[in-house]
Amino acid sequence: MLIIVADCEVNYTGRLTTYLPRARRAIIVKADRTVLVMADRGHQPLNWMVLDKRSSLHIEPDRIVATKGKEQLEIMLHQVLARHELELGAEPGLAKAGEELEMQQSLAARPEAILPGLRLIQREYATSIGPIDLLCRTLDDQAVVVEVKRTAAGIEAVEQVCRYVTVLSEDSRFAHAQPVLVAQSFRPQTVQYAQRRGVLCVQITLEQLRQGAEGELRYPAGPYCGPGLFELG
Amino acid sequence: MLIIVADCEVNYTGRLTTYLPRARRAIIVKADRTVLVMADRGHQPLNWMVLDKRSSLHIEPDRIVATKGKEQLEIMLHQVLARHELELGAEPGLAKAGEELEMQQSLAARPEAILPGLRLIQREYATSIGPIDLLCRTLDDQAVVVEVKRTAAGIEAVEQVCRYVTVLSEDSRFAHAQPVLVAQSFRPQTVQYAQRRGVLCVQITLEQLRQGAEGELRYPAGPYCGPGLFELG
DNA sequence: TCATTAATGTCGAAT
DNA sequence: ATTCGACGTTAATGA
Repeated sequence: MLIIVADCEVNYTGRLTTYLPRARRAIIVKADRTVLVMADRGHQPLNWMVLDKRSSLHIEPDRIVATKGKEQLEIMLHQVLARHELELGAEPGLAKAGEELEMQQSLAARPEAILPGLRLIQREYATSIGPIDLLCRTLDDQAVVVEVKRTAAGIEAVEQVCRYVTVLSEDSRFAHAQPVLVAQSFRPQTVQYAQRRGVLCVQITLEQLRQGAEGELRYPAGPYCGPGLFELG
Repeated sequence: MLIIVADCEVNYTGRLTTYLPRARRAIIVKADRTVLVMADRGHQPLNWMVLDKRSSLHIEPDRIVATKGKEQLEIMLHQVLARHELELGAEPGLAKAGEELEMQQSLAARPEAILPGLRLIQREYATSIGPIDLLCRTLDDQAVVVEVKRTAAGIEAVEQVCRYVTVLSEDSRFAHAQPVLVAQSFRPQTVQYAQRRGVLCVQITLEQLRQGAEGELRYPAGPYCGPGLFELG
């Protein structure tokens, strides 16, 4: 990893065109030739480029130029204030727990946590517009389409699960499926919109799932209102 | 900006739980107290925390702890190999060109690039659910709702433009509007779904727009099937 | 390689 | 404070 602090000017052309006027910034060139231009605030770099094998990187005393296909990042180093090169070695990698996958797997193992008597038909059931998180059936054999969101579910999630219901309606085995949205929390507008569309909202946190608790029905099921009806009140 | 290179171990708990085993990494603490833990590859930090006023940050010789609400980032510094503190000063900011705004403005100036004879009624036409990029009319006075996407348009874009048509239907002047999606490219599923919803997909690149060329109609206009209704088969 | 979806997405603007 | 949509989104996964 090469760390340069410099008074610099940056041009990027590629997916768009940007210009960064002359100022002092930190520039990082990583072992995999990733280049970052960082300001003193925020998460995101001002400019960057992640290079692959076909890309080129030239580091000169007063200039750094990275090229990747039609994209180019040019850093003009007007004055270098510091320069440190160091070896970081291997990265063991980040271990994560609590992602959507964990929720989905936990729910697949205990679908009755979503609705009493619910049983799983298939996880990641493939459709022409993408996989359904959980395809299930109720006690009385009604098909249920479950979309799982780890974080607070938004309106898009409602639309996503409705799309699946519509596509499923082509298959007589799964016609008139009930859409269900499971999330750790819901935005108010999401619940409202789900209500209009007849989408069931079930709130269950990862902790509850781990403890084996059942989800709380946030909104009672109304009739499914068809694929896309959107009436304003 | 404080840059520390250290043999470290990191724990994050909050939106999820992560653990980063002991290894050598670069740690950056910015002027706004943003903390980044960086590996020697890729664009994204391994761990990070962007703090606000209510958050706390403690920097000790062998430990950095950032707390923000229920989130906590703890960096254990087993061995500090380098430590540099420096002033970067003010950031003039990044100037950008070629974003969605440019496409929208170019299309507003030449709506006939979307469809022959199309004329603009209003750009950013306000509705209760957000502004319509371009509200237009055809030669025979049919209202047209245009949603512009700079990048490859996804299924959400289809739904977005359909929502606008539905809301517009309350206004007799713009009832039965034709939804149109303009983008530099379309994902295959998007075209398929747009077809079902009666949404016209028009592909125009920024380069074409700059050159004044007309858009290529990617998908022939079918009848708009109502807000969400679409027929299968 | 391409297409699709999740993400501690981040970020900024408008309500 | 919350919602919403854009982003050079990035990154990972499956076909």
